[in-house]
Amino acid sequence: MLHIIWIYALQYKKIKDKKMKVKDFDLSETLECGQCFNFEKLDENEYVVVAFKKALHVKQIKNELLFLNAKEKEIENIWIPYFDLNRDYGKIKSFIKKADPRLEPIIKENKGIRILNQDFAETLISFIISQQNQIPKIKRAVRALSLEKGKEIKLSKDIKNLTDSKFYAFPTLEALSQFKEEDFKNLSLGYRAPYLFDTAQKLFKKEISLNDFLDKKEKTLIPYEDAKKKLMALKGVGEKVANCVLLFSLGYREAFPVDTWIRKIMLKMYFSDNEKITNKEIEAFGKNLFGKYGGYAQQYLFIYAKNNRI
DNA sequence: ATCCAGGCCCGAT
DNA sequence: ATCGGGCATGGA
Repeated sequence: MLHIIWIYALQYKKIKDKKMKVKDFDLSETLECGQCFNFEKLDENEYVVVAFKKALHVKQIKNELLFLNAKEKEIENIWIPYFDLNRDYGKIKSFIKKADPRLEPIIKENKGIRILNQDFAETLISFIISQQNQIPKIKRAVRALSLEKGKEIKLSKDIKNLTDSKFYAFPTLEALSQFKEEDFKNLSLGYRAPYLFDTAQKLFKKEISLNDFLDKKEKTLIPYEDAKKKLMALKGVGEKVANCVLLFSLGYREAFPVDTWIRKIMLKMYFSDNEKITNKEIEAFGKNLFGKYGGYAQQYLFIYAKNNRI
């Protein structure tokens, strides 16, 4: 009982009046760094974020994060974990800088990025869509899937700059399973349609689920390599997509996804632009250099390379 | 017009 | 195990 009161007091202090002091966090940098796709920008550092069946109106003013339409319980149970706000990023950054001091200015440009903890099914589907695709188009596709078969979420109409007061949650597994291959094709998803259909069916039948990655006895995640193999058994999921799902939804922060941008900057920084180096070698190098913090390092490098068109 | 995007599959070595 | 061709679509 005492324990419960103590926990409650801690959290109450942290999120008084649905506001929260934040450090090593920037809302815009975190949302706009290519790890999530279902959100709408309203203003400078003000967004509607759709995740876990909710639409959050959220705004950051300096070091204060304002949850404008969420109940306290949702903030505690959904949004603080979602934004990864219970983690010390100071420690992470100093580890990365020690591994290679050249990362210092790179981290500085996006020092407010946090790695989100997203829904497994949504992340898996989103990153199958992401292959050989562009971020604005991925966002459109995810929004289209949600509009088609997701549950409507109403927002207050008097929110400034809101284009539509209706948002749509990402479809449930059952709703997702109703998409036919043709439906995916009609959403301009091209050759990914059969991959998406296959994975949607497997998700609905629980042939793959979050549960498969939990070691219940140990109350921990199964080993990284085993988890990756499970994901790569799915059609349309290779090394890169698997790593993104591991990193952005399952909590494997050592994952080091290698896409075209990471390839470009890693070749430049560590391989003298030798085009013969394979993505697998780059991944192994990144994992070795940055270890359990590989995913964070990768994300700073990714957005730096993309924004500066390396 | 040609190249490229948060790549992967599949058949040939 | 590794390599190269093919693949849908739309933005730059």
